[in-house]
Amino acid sequence: MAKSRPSIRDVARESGVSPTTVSLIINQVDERISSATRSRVLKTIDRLQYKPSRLAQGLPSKSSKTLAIILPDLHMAFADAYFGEIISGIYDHAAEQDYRITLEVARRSFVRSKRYLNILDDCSVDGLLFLGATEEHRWLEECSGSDRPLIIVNNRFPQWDLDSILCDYPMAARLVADHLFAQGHRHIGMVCGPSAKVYTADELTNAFIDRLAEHGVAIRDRLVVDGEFNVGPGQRAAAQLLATEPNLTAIFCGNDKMALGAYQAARAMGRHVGTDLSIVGCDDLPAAATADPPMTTVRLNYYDLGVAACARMLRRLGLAKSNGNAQKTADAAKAAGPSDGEAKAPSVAVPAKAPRHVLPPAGRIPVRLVERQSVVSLNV
Amino acid sequence: MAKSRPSIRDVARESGVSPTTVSLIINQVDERISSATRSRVLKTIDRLQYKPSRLAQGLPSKSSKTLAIILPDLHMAFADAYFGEIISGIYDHAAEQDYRITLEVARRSFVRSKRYLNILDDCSVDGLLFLGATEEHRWLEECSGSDRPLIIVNNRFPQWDLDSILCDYPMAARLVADHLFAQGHRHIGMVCGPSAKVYTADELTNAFIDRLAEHGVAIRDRLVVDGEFNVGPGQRAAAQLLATEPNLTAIFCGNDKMALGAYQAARAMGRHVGTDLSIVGCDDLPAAATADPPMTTVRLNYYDLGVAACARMLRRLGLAKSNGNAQKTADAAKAAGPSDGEAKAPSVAVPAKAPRHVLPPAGRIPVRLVERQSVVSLNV
DNA sequence: GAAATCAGGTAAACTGTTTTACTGAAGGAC
DNA sequence: GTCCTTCAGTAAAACAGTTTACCTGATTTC
Repeated sequence: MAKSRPSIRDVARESGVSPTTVSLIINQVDERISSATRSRVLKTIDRLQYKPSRLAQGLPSKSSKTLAIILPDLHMAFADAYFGEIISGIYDHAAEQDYRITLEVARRSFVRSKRYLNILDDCSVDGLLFLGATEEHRWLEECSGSDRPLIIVNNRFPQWDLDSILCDYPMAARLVADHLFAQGHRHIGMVCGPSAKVYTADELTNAFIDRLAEHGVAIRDRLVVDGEFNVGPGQRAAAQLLATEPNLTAIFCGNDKMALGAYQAARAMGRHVGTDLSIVGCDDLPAAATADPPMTTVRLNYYDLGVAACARMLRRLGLAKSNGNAQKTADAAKAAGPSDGEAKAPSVAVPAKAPRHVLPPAGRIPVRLVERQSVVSLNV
Repeated sequence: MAKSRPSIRDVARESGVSPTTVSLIINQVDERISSATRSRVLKTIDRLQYKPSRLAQGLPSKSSKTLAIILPDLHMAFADAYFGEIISGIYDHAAEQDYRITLEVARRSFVRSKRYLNILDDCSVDGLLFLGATEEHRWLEECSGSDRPLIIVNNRFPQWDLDSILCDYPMAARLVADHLFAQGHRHIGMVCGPSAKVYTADELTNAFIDRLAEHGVAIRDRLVVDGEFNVGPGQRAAAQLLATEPNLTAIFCGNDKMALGAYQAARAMGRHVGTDLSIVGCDDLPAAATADPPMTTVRLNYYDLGVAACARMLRRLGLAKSNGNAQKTADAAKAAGPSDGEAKAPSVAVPAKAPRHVLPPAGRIPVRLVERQSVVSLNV
């Protein structure tokens, strides 16, 4: 008869102290515990292999220390490098702060059962991070304006009041516009993402047009064609562009997939990318580096986006909790500061005390231009 | 001052019953509750928007109703179609049984902190599903022979005593062998997965050789070359095969990626796949259908693998719990059977009563040959 | 008519933590 | 010698459910 997991009372009894004392030690609120007692208790914890129950720990605070990642119901959403990178970033940062990650898929049953509300209400989860949200996700409206812990990752909905975090698309557009202009290009087209549907796609398009205008280069309407963020449509968009405007020297594509499509279109029409036609992508997927010729593109750091999204959520949750005890926390930090040279608790996980993360101020993840060989210089 | 979430006691008070009654109704142990009382309580639950706290529910049973998916620490493990499909299957089946999924990555810190044990011990998680396990994951040895709820998905370690679930690789090999033989091929080579490292890769190779031998076709050692499960090495392996054995008419590749490499090798050597050389893959990735020519391959249903793995875990957990009350469960089912025409509980999630899933008996997920255009018929 | 059964329900104990408010003892000031 | 701090720690009440054992009144059974 294997006895079941030890409880905090077992540890207390074996150490000759009260459960309160053990709890204080575990939670590092140990200004009041003598180091003799502390080390005795820690030894017992180690000996009994005691691990505090997450369920019981969460019960008083009503917190499961878990964040949900919501993915759209695309076939094989997991099998996408874009989501993959963001998830990695979220996971890593969450793990560092002793949070766990659960997965949700925004499919019909998810919406019908209002699971996005229920998992918060039933304490399954402390916060929601929504990846790949579009305005077709009408249920977001229900969360608009409320203070539910929800963050939209890499999109924004002007019509709803929701917290979002985005890559710096305007900067991406400016980098590309400046680069193409500096290389001497004056006849430039663009294959854009789904216009009037994805906020960031429009942001990129508008910033690109505006920046070129600042350089005195005008982009007329018919030089911007929708490529729907995908290879096939991107190819058709680029083909149309090259057919109607044969004197185009460069095309900026709103993402790498469409740029790959543009490569195909160019090849089919006898143009040589990197020689007599310049193409710039946006994303820097692995495929961009292995394309022929290697693609000049903008690196959007999706891993960092995930980290930042998670950090922001954790900060929100931290603030929500410390309504009345902000002062106390400050005091505790001050008090714990000098006497900090103590041994750390061994087998019991102790989270880093304060997040201390430097967040990008306006919530924009920085981008940078990656110059490879798909852009020709027309200078001299 | 917004009052916090309602508790079971609030529901009880407002309905004029005891908390016990509410609990019995929520958990469908309601043979003893009159339908008048039941509907009154359900109405109150609806009105108060009551959702039982998962933390509190799990506390007595020490179950979080959560399964962890462990992924190997490959860069971008999430961004892989293989893992993606399995995860989808696991997620769907878990959701159906009201279980949640959390993600873990088997990186250094995961192993060093023995997180694979801790998340079980601290009740974060009820079971572990390990995807992409290799024998480099030495920590698995620690779980060997124990009755910890761990399932290895799509691999097996003869040296350790661990529960695994696998696709039917021997059958896959037989299907390909039979198909190639039936199409008249007698000079056949193979690009295999990492030999002596991945159990299933060897299983496939051996079954393929054995089956061809049954047809009287011998495959000598130098006709089997290791392609390391990847495009580049697969290409080199196929090139070597074609160079040393020019009269080969068909090559079976242990996965689709290597088959794609073989396509490239064939092209580079002036052979035409589907015309004067036959290539068969294994996986049926999306890329197989869009290859040129479309690839004949074996469909390994990774989604179903995920479903089956999850179902098996849930069954194990169910058995573990029902040590003494198997009889009771049977009685309850019998009793609830006739009186089942009642209205269902509305806002409170009620899991399907019995799994009733037909599991593949020996734990092998069925496979099937997908004939496309990369195999030539040499008959007549 | 007494005993047994049953339907419908409840009180109280239990799960394992955190947290608040208190206590006893030792040391210092007067 | 008494009073006031401070130190080190504790008792008990949350937190929100589940579960076991019991109760009451009505119907059956003999």
